[in-house]
Amino acid sequence: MAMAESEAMCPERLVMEHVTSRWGTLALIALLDRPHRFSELRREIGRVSEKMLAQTLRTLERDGLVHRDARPVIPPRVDYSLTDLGREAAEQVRDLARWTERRLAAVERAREAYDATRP
Amino acid sequence: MAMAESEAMCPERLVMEHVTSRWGTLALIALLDRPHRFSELRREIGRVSEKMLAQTLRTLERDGLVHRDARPVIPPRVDYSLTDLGREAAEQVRDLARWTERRLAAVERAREAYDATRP
DNA sequence: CTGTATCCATTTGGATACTG
DNA sequence: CAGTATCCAAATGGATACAG
Repeated sequence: MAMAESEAMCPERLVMEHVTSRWGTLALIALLDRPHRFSELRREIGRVSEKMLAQTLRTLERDGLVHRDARPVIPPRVDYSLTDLGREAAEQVRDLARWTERRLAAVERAREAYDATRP
Repeated sequence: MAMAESEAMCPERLVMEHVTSRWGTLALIALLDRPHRFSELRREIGRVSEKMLAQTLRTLERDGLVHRDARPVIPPRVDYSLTDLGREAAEQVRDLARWTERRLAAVERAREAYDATRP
């Protein structure tokens, strides 16, 4: 996630970066399918550290895109789901992901052509 | 741009990251309007270093999303424009950007509510 | 199980100087 | 003008250990 947030950045660009961040996109797409527990998301996304997933989910929750439901049981159980706002964002992200899937072959051809003309 | 590309990453996730990268999104949206010269893009995007803009444009060109037209004149003149493939991607990115614009107020309310319940 | 804290490697990205 | 090269600071992000 481009989570720098340091300083003077246009606020809407910030939302955009949360939504389009590496783990943000994958979390939103996974949650579009159904709610997930923390560990389910980790498995489904694959190769994401606990730290980054927690950080990503907190940011998305703060932006009002993800709802966090922590149940006071032992062992702890936390379910994540999309809010209405989050669903709108997730659908667009999923569409973009589907586009890259559809056009992947064309991109790979372009890369080969590009590389062929260079050292 | 999450331009790491280091290693074993699913190739379609890679395309996605180029398209959704910080400078990638802004370049695509600017080019959707009309072709731009390098320095025009720099001004329009704002606060992007020459290095990052050049890197971003090269990546998008390699992926077949951006067309680079370098004219052999002095002083050098290079025009960047979208390919058909790039236009498809750019339109989706622009839609997502418009969404964040429309929903910015809702996100900011969510943030305030979130922050209000915390130290 | 769901996190947080710490440490550390890698990556990003800006500033500057320079070239064709 | 349109970059490339270099250097360096800052941010990202993984591994590990630990806590509630």
